[in-house]
Parts: sequence; C-alpha cells; structure tokens
Amino acid sequence: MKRLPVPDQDIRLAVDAVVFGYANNALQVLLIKQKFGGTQAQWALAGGFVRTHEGITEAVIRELNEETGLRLTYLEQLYTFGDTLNRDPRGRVVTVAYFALVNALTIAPKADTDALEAAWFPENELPPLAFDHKEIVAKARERLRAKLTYQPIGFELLEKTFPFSDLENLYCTLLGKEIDRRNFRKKIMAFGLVVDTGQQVTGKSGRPARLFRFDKKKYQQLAKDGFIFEISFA
Amino acid sequence: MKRLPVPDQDIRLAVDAVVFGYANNALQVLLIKQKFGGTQAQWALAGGFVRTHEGITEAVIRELNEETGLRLTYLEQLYTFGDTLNRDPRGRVVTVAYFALVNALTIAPKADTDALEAAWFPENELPPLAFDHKEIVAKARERLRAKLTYQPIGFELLEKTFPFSDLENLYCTLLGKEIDRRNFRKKIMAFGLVVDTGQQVTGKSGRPARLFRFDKKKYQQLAKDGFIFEISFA
DNA sequence: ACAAAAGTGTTAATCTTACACCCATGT
DNA sequence: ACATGGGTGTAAGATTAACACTTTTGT
Repeated sequence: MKRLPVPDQDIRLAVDAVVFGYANNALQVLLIKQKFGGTQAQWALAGGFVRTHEGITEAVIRELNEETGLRLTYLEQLYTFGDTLNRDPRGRVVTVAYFALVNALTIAPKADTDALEAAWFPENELPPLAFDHKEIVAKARERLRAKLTYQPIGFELLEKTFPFSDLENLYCTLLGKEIDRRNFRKKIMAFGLVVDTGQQVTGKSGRPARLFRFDKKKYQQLAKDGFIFEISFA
Repeated sequence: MKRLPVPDQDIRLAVDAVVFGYANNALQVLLIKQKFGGTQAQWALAGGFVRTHEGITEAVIRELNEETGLRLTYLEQLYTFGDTLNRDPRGRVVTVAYFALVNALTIAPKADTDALEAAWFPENELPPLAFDHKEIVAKARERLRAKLTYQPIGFELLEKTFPFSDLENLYCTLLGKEIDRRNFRKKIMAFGLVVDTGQQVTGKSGRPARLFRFDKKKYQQLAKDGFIFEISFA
C-alpha cells in the first residue's frame, strides 16, 4: 500500500486533566508542581505529552496514574486548546483537556515516577497556574455546573453511600444557590435512583443520618431509553 | 531563555468540520470528494492538517474557505478524535472536529484551490465516508439535536428573515417530533426574541406568511445575564 | 433540657398540554 | 367557490415553589 503524504508539522500534542474532588463542603482541584522551573516551579494540571502509539484518553489515564495514582470515578473529554500559539514556552503545543471526578482525595505518593508533588486546592484558593491552565479550569468548572443539572454527576463526587445532607450541600455549594431541602429531596427521590441503604451514620451531633446510595446500573438502563436526569432550582 | 525539552512524537494534528445546512425540509451535510484515491476517491468532511503557525480554529476556517468559500453562521469546537490509532491510513492523525452551520447552501466553486468537488447531501442519504467521519457526523448530529433545545441555534440555519412555518418545520424535522403549532409559536414568541418584520411572503398557495427575524443582539445581551433559551416539547 | 442536624406535607401559583376553527390569498 | 397554508385562545392537568414544625440523637 502506498504511503500517502503527510505534511511537515512542528506541533506537539498533550493532554491535561482537571480533576475535581469534594471535601470540607468545598470543591477541590488537583494540581501538580511542575518538575522544571526550579524555585520558580509553578502549579499546573496533571498531564503530559501523548505518545505516538497511545490513544489520547489512554494518555490522560496514564499520566494521572503516574502522577497521582488516583482512582477516577468519571472522565470525559472537555475541550481542545490550540488557538493560542504560545501557550507553552516549549513550542507549539496543542492540548486536549479532560474533565475528571474522584470521590476520595487520596493521592498515592509515587516517589519512583515523575511527579514532584501533587496537592488538592479549594477552588477559591488556587495558586497561580502554568500556561493557560487557569482558563482550562474555568471551562471545566463551567462544565461541572452545567452537567450537575442534567446528569447525575454529583454522585461521582460523593462516597458510595452518603447522607442526604451531603448531596444537598454539594448541590448548594457547586451551584452557588440556596436550595429548599424539602423540594430538593422530593425531586431527587422522585427519580427512584437514590435508595436508602438502611444504614445510619451517627457520631456527629444531631439526629443520625440515614445513608443513601445512587443506583448507577438502573440509571444507565434508563439513560439508554432516553431518560434524562434533569433537576432545576428556584 | 533556555529551550525546554520537547518529546519526539510522530503525530499529525488535523481539523475537520461538519457543516450543516437546511434545505427542502431536510438537514444537509457538506462533503468534499477527496483528492487522493483516484477512482476510489471517497467523500469526506472538509478539513485538513493544521499548520504549525496557525490556531486550530483558524485552520478550520481556512480549510473551509479554501474548499468551499462558504460563509458560516455558526462555528464551535465539537470533539477531538484521537483514541483510534489507525483512523487515517497516512499515519497517526488526531483530528479536532468542528460543528458549523450555514444558512444558505451556496458553495463557491474554486477551481484554483485544492477541492475537487464539494456537495450537499441530505443527512439520510450520506454516501460512505472516509476515515471515521461517519462517527464524527453522528456526534455533530447529536450536538445539533441537543443544542436546539437550549440554545437559539436553529435560527442560524434559516435566512435572516423567515416565515414562522420554516422555524416550525426545522424543529419538527431536526428533533423528529410532531410539535403543536400553537404551543410552539407561543413559547418562541414568549422569549420576545423573534420579531415581526412587517414584510410578507406570498407566491406560494395559501395565505401569505409574515416574515420574522431573530433578534440576535438582544439574545446576546440577555445571555450575558444568564438567560437561557430553553424550549421543550411534549 | 437543650443544642444540633435529620426528616417530613400541603397549598397556591405557574407552566404545560391538548385541542379546532377562521383567515387571507391564488386558482 | 375551493384549495392551501397561515394564524389564533382556552381550559384541564401537571409541575414547581413557598413555607415551619417534629424527630432523634449527643451532651
């Protein structure tokens, strides 16, 4: 088979991931301290260059694993940043950004690989970021806000079983709105996708909370038939 | 300034555009007959390789202009296809796909440039497509369906002034639903974004239709303040 | 007994749906 | 006069929004 012509191009392809977690009633963003730059090392998103023989999604998963060992609960492509020619001082780099969620802020420190330091920052206390990563985080934040209202994505930020108030808080915090607790519970429960595990959680002050679980299988079943998890607020 | 290291990578970056038009009560897709392949030349999306010193959006616009001379009414990034290593026989090619709309199916034949042939196909009569372009079109189609219900994107497929029935038809056709004409008109009019131009269009049989116009400026103003053009159907 | 958080129903208002006839023009 | 597509209102049903007190535990 004839090898068809391919153009000369001096463009690198990278991937970056905006990983969100939820802790202390606040949205947290995962950042990595860059290797290069010495004392001026900046914080940046997890990511790196795509290898010639790996898919781009494969590449993000690999980079995230190398840098943090995190176990993701959700991953989707976000947007490709390639309109700015000098986003990266190393040359022309186009990056495919991903949007990821985790339900536990556990970073496995891996001394043997390339990450110097990985840490969680509350979204309103982000340090200065490398490249155009601030813009990428903003886009991811917007995606998160939007998806919360039409996909059951909030559950991916909570542990498998959770008290209902955690869910309430998550929605209030991430959407920046006060939400009527009674109406919220009614709406969520009406889907029939959140089930009572029977367990209770005690320990804190106040009445013990029951623990709930999101029935993901049932959701995926329904989603196939065109069901949309949609929730709106006053 | 020290030149930082950049990896060896043998990946090309391309852009492709799914351009939709609306004519004869049907959604139309713009396709280009590929230059290479001789008698086996296949139809494909408009697109090509990104140049080292141009932005990716710039690249789609350039390619579209070179190949068709089309005047777009809407353009946004769709998705980046880079998980399949052999999507392109020429080697590892990652493509950033764009989603575009036009309100007139006018292709300027440009003999001097690279396009052999460009043509519109109704969405249900697409020929076999090159690479994974079928998948890309499917994704764009899905985006179109989704956006129709929460962004005033349908207007981009109509001429500047249009009879209301065109808008009705467009929604019915593209969403594959029967829509109550009275309710539809009420909902659309309630936004206050579609204004009567006072003109009428006659010529066809039946009562003459008034011509309307979408007030894009007003929409953009409202959109800044968080307004969402949302429309749902029974 | 009190503090702290969890849990729960009803009503009014709004929005959505279903539905059928008259109007203005060309032939 | 009739055929063709354009234009319009109302009533019943469904959904959403507003609102406050009781329950269970720990201290």
